[in-house]
Amino acid sequence: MEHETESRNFIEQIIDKDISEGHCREVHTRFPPEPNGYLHIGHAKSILLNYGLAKEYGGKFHLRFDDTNPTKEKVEFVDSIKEDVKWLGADWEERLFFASEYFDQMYEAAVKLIKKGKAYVSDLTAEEIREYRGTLTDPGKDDPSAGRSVEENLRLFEEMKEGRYKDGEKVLRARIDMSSPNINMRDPVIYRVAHMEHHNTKDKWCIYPMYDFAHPIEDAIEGITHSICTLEFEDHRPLYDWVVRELQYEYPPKQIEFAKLYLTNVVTGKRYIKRLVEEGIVDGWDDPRLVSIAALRRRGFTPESIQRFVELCGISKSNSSVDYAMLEYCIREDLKLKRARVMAVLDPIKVVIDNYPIGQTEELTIVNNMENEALGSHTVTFEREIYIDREDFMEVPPKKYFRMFPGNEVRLMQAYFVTCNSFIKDENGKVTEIHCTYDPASKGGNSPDGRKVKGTIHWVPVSTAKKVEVRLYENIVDEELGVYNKDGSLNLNPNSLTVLDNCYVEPFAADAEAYDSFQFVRQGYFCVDAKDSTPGNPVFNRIVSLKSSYKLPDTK
RNA sequence: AGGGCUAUCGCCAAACGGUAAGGCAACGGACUCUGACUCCGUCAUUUCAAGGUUCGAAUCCUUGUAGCCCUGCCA
Repeated sequence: MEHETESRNFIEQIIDKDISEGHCREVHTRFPPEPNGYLHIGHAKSILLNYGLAKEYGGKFHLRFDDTNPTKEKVEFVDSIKEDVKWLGADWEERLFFASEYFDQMYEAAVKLIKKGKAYVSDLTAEEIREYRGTLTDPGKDDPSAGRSVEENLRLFEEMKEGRYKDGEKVLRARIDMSSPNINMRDPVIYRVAHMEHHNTKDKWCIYPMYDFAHPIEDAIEGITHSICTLEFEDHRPLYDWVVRELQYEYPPKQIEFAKLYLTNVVTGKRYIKRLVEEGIVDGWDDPRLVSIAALRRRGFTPESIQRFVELCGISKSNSSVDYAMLEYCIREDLKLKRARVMAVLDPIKVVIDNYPIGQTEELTIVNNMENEALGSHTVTFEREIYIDREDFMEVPPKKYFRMFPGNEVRLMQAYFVTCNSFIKDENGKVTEIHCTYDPASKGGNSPDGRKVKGTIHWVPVSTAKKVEVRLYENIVDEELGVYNKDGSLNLNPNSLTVLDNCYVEPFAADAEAYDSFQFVRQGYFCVDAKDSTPGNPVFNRIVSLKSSYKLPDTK
């Protein structure tokens, strides 16, 4: 498992420096989701980065729900987030926190700022605050309430807390600099009134702290040393530092920003996924066409494959979009030696083995994974009639086609050598049946005379193969067909799901145990849809494209 | 336009003044009981551009250019 990456990413370099210069003694990190949606592959990067850093430096990793805005949060999401973080392998042990547990301390912190003259209660409406804030190019104007005395501010803030004001009637603002070129520093609102039940603190509070004020406090309380977040918070860092400084924490946490993970051709972004789910475009947060953690899990991705993916993507500050092929590579790589592989036929043609006695059957031993015999074997019944894939037969083979065609001998995987003698076509010219003879001496897939065949193909017995539905998923969005246009209108790729309903797999694949794992079918990987599959009616999801690299020669 | 950030192969990404790592993808070829896997080979005389400093620059300096983020009582 060693990777020859000796270089350290920029965050590790910052931490190394902090340690060597004595700015911190230990390294503690956190993953701070707001419980307002499901986690997706982008969050996995943050989770694994934070967890990995804590582990690497012998510190602690915290899972903290940033639940400072009751209008958007639901318990449903805290449960799913916990499940996903745990599944990814980031163990917070007993360190599960909620920002709402610190509301008392945040309130005291706000009082402290007021006493220092660094915060004041404002009477301005939201619109007025916006007007007073100025624009990107013009400085803001002082809030008319800015001149209030400490005593008055203290009284007003307490009244806010007591519920004497309606939502939006008053806010607490930090007194910083209304003419700062950084808009976040123009006396940001740090507490607002919201008469609403909080999922955790119920109706104890009717005022709630804003992110910019709450987050540094949460970090400081928990002893987080490095507060890692995404690039869009860079402009907030001066405010983060201001809060930490004004509150005089002994060991101030430090914010470090890194670039989010984007994948090519998929919808990331909670907002969009949320909309797809709400509008019923997909069948839930775990719809396999999405890249939510739940969807990836349902498709059969392993935690290891995602860990590896995140590791391969690297950490930097430049916005980038990782090729989806990299994710596919990681799951192929991880499962290659880990899972049983089964035979499947997606588009069947019946093959009759003329010299195999009618009524005879035999049990053939099939090795589950020929690259890893430790995975054992199973048996499949061999009989006179089998199915092979339409793609594995050609009436007139082009050059270098090694699979079945009239007169050619091929191997039925782990079974027998067969030679095609003839075939039957229907009135449309479609091949409906192929006739072969088999070589009884080649049982198991090798001929005692050392004869070689170039092609090896999948097969399933007609009488015992399980019929399955195979769903071919495409990512729900692609380059030309963005799900949502700039104006917000919907533009869905209608072909994002193709159902193949006449597919067969060997009976082994229908065992419940096998369903939990990936099936390596032909050149692609399949896995069952753990949600929809029921015994007897299994559903397979394709997770990567079939890599059928045989191409017809150019006819020039 | 004011501020912040970023620009290195089709896609990620190292390199921290000493002469452009690695991975994915792609393309050759070998091997093969899955046209998979594996294996071997090819793939940036050049780092957004133009100048400058240096024996030496992706790295330092100038001046441009492009992209992303910021005007929520969201996080």
